[in-house]
Amino acid sequence: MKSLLVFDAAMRSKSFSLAADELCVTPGAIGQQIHKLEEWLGVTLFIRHVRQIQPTEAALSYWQKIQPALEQIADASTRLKHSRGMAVLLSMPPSFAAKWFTRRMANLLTRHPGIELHLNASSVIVDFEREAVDLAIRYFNGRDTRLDATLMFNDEVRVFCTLEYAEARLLNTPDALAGASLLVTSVQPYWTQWLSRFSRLDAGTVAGIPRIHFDQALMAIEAAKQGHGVVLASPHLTEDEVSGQALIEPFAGCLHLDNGYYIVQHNKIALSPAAMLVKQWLIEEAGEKVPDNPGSSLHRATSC
Amino acid sequence: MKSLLVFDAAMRSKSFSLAADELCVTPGAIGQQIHKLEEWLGVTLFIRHVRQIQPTEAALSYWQKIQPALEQIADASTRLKHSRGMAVLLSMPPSFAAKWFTRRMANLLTRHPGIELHLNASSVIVDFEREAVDLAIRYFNGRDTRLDATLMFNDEVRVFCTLEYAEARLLNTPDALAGASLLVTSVQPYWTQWLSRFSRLDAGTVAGIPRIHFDQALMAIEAAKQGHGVVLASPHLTEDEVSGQALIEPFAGCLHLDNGYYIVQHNKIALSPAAMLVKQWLIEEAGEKVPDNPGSSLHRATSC
DNA sequence: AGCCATGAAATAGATAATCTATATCATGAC
DNA sequence: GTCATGATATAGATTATCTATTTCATGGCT
Repeated sequence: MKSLLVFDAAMRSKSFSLAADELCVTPGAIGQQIHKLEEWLGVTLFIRHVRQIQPTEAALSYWQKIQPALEQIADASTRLKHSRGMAVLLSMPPSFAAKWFTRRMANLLTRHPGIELHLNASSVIVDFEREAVDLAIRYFNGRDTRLDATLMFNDEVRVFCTLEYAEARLLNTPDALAGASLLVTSVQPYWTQWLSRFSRLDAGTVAGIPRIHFDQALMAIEAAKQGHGVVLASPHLTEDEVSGQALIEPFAGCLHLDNGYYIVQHNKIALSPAAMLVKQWLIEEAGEKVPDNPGSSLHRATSC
Repeated sequence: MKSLLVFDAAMRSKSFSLAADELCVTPGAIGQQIHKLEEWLGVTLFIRHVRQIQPTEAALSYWQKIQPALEQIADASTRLKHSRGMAVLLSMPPSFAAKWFTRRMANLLTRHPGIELHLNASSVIVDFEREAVDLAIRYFNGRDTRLDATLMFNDEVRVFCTLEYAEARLLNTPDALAGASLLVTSVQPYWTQWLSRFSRLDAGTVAGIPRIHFDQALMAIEAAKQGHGVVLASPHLTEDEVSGQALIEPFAGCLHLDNGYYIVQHNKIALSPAAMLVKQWLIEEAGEKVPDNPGSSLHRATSC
């Protein structure tokens, strides 16, 4: 097989010496490799003149067949080596992508300009053995034996609504939620627990509060912005809204959850260097503290 | 490059042990080669489970690209090895092919049944460096520095015509040829020399004898059979006609020539084993004595 | 005519690649 | 509990590949 590369070089350069230069070996090595290939094939490939070689008809026709194949192999290898080197495939839930990642992505690309990021926003759990995904951000309890899971942050949920909605519904205490609409997401269906913890409402009253259900946090947050109710959501997903005062936290109660956002990868597939950079960056960005909302005019109970 | 063959086998069999069996090495060798390829590419190709391997997405896509290329190389190599092994390309002048070789060809194929003979009947001188020809029979003086030339037989020319023609023209002595038509071939244009040697005709009379010219001996011989004249031809080309009494030799005079029929090959391209067999057979067949014609009723002068 | 550079072949020996042998591990079948 | 299986890791043996050197024939230059 090595002799095929030698043969290719010799055909292209029409000289054992030039082929030797190209392959960084001595002309003697080239001569020996060609001789070995001729013996293996049982065919003379080059007519040797003094200081000169000339390919035979057999060599020309053989080369026509194998040269594209060798080029295909070299090309496929190069592409795999290189594209793999800088491409990173990152999967994450759509809400997390839209609300947390997108606002930080420019920072990632500034800090690591050569990285070719492929982003997959999907709620479907990644199967690393079937999909060409390097890393994923997954919202779960961190326990899966097939994966290496690195915690970005534990989750917690807080209450958000517009200032107008809070004023109109007189949301001065959690008990006032009895007269509000509750916006619920599939991912964080914890209103009952929150009210049980932070209000004095009995279970019957809690069960009677109207609810609107959403399968994506993103949409529930949008509904809250439209004044349709109060949403129980992760503060990581409402940063933009809170800092722009589109949403406020009417109460200070935050409910800590068992789940969290984890960076996950297959525990038996090595990360490429570029993927390692992205992972490190994610860890660093996750370590930034979620800020309290300094602009809120409503009183709140003791913080978490 | 070796590791690509190993990779191919591992992908096809989905097992290092089975790949080892296929390639006649130990599973350890397979494991090392795959590990080496993974390091070279910078990509994990197989997920190792206990007693099991599983190709990654990268491996599948890489294999899709290189596997046809490896197959193309193997196929081209196998074809070159095998077809070359039993195929023999033999070139010879058309007249020689039709008149000497064809009647012996069955014997060649009987003695060497596996040989795949490719016959090229052409008057054009073979250029071994441009054409995929193994051997050629060439009519020349045997001297060409680029070729190995092996003499089959020296040439000589004799006079042939039909019995009817000889009787009608009263061809009892060579002098009687003054009243005949001479059939001349490009290859053996020696009537003047023959008559000068074997007749008492003066040069003026010789020049006045009508001639018909042919560019192929084959056609001159056919014309003689049709009673159009007497042909000066190689006895090697008239064996069928003489033995079947379609032509007779009216005189015994044979003119030895410098040229001969030679088996030629390129002096720097090795013959395949099959080509060597054909060459040997040609030499043996050429060594068979050309028989005198026992059926001729005409007296002849002293033999050659 | 003589000398030198060039590009090939041949060969001995050095170096690198590849393989085997062995030990170890985890799993599944019996 | 034992054994077979199929993988990994590693040391050392074997083979492939390469370098260094010598030789050869040719062509250019002086």
